[in-house]
Amino acid sequence: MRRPAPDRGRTLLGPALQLIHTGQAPTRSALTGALDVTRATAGAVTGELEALGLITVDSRPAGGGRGRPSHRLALAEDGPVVIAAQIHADGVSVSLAALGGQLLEPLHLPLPAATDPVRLLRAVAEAGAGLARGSRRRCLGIGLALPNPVTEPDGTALAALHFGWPSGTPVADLFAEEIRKADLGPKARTAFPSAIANDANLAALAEHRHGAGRGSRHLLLVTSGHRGVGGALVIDGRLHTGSAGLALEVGHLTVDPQGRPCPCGNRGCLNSETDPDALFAAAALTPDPALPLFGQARELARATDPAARAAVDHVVDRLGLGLAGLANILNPDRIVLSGLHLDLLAAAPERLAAVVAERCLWGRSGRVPIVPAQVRHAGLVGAAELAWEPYLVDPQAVAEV
Amino acid sequence: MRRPAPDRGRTLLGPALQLIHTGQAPTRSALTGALDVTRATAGAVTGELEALGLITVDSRPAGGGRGRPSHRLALAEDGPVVIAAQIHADGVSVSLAALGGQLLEPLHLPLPAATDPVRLLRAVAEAGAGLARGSRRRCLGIGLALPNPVTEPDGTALAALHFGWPSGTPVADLFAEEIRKADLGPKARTAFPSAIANDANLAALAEHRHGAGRGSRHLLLVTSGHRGVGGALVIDGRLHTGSAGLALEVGHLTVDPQGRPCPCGNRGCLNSETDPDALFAAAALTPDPALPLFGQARELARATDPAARAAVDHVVDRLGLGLAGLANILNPDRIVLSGLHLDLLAAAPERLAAVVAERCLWGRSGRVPIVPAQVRHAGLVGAAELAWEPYLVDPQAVAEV
DNA sequence: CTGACTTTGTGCCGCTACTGAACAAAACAC
DNA sequence: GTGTTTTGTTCAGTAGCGGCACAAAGTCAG
Repeated sequence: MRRPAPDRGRTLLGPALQLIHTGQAPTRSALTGALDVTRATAGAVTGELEALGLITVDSRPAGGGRGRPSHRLALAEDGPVVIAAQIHADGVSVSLAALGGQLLEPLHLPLPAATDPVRLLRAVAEAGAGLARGSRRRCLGIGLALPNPVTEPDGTALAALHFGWPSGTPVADLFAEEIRKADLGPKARTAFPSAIANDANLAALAEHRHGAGRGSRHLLLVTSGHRGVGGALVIDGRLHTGSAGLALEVGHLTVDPQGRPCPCGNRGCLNSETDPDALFAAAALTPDPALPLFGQARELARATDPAARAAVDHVVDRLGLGLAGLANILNPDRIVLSGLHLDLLAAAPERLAAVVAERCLWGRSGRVPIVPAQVRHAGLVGAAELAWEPYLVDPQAVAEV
Repeated sequence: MRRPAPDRGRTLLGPALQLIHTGQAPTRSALTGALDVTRATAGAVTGELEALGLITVDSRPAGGGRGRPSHRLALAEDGPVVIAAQIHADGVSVSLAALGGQLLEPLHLPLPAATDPVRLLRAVAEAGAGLARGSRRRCLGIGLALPNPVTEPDGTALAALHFGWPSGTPVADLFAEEIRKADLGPKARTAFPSAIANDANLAALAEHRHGAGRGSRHLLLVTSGHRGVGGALVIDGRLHTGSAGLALEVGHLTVDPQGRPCPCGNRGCLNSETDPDALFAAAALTPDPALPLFGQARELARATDPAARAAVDHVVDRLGLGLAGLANILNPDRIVLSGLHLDLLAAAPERLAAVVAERCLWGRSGRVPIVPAQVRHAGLVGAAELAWEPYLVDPQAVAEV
């Protein structure tokens, strides 16, 4: 009994909703087992979630084994939604999102002409508000994924490379203010909560709940995109972002003492050795400056000609050293690769696994499976998770206002 | 209500005992505030802990401010004890330990002639049992610190360099068996629990609860000793040992691309750049093979002649690079240095801080204080914490059998 | 010294979220 | 049809905590 406090409600409500949300409890009896409670409790909990309009209990047979079939638990088709948003180098993505990790209607907008913090955040808020007004479902909050580190708990953004935002911009506060001013329609909560976080962290959360990280207890995600290499760690279902939100800045791990110079001052950082530029450099090619670099690099990683394969092998070896270094420090039980690293994994899975295994201390005990990311629009899905978070902790919050 | 389960007892009992144990709740009213409960609850909890014989409530005035003075909470003078033990390169240490992090009578024994797992563990078990028999206080368990990585949750030891134990030796099981066979005297529990863990991890736990890590939420400990460089991480008061207990193997982080070769195959690993040998190499000296290397290195770190200072600076620079790399990945709010690294910190604190700050990404937001370890016999104190752990989670367990 | 004030400890009641047992319901096996 | 197995529900019972009222033990002002 961890401070139940009369205003808190049933403690099992949150864990139960999370299990249904992540598809781990498709039936009432599965929920009973997963929560390790009596059937009576599971019944009370599902009844309450149904009363909150979050789930539906289907009494039709679920088929299968002996005994009375268990009722299927489904997320309510007309339940509440949240707004998920993401700012990236190419533009802004927004979508409504229901429980279950599904994006209802992902929308991709170009960047507005002015990308100063207030105007860009206003554009995000207004795009999200438009979706909320256009839906007949109740809207409960908004989550925003940003392409830069976000400090905790104050929510300032550091080093927004693409937009020239000053380091320390109080994005959380600015965004909350723009949300407050936006017209969210009659279906929205009066005190409309907003939250921001880093996109790599949110992608890891999305993979853990709905993708390649399901069931993992120590999940490491490493991604390579426009902004360089990013990492994120999910421990026991919760993001580990360090003491100030700045953990898993893995881009400057040394992976090649004789490598290319990095702006950080060192040589051979994971960033400068495994990003799109590094792949082109390894292939002795120059990308077409008229086309997006990232897409060209992904194509190059998938190419089958010997020169491309050799370049992939070269970069994969360095990626492997970086992953082994991280595995020795963090000892994850799974590594999920995303972005360009996903293509590198697809192009040379055995080679990557071999390099990591060779450098992993403690041999078999330290070995870790490396798998490709599965979630489309993981940043957006993660932003939705962020917006859902308060309700996954305490589902009774959906009934307030 | 997180599964109170009638057999579990009061949920606040554990947190309350832990606060008293770590000195964070010297009075009843401090406990009320720290637990964020009503006075009535705090009263019931302290009453129950007193009934269990773990604490005493002193009704004498505590002096100070206005109002009725609060009762002082003290750990019972005749309360139960645990056995703490540690195996290191030089021998075996054992002690009885009460709550509060105090070792009652630390005893250091030389290594027995035969250091195969069973015989060494038997020697530890018998030394501990002797202390238990010699005390009039009830003995509740034993914790053992080992100088090698320990896998979780099965408790096997990997790569016991000094003793040639085969990797994968099931130390937890073997030790439990030796404890079962030892004569613990009439005061011991019938089912006498034993636990093992890695010494660096236990030292970090000790520093967090009773030393330089108090109050830290993300504590990184880095130590350099006979066995090379070790690390440990304590997050929110709990050890983070990764998915298999092998996290924080930080010895092979690259800190000098042009550095000395390391047995791992790379050059310039944190291990080979900041261990005792590295300090002597930087000073262009050779240690006296007749004397213990570690002590000579500590002396060299404290020497004031220019050659020694230059060697210290050289090694400190590399240690700083390693700490910065770890800080960028883990984002701790405090770094505690122990072993030879403590002496390096003492010799050049500003230089170390400057190197770390320079390489820490995100400038001020990422900066982290680096402090020296404070706990004497931290491995033993940590082993005591390990033995106390079940009772700090559920103090009612002391009443069972 | 006296009384007001402040803070702390305690007894009592009630609430809430669970457990456990008994029973009913819905499938399959024969 | 009758057993068997598994699931959902109903109904007490209970442990742990909050809230309140009151008593206790000190300080402070006069």
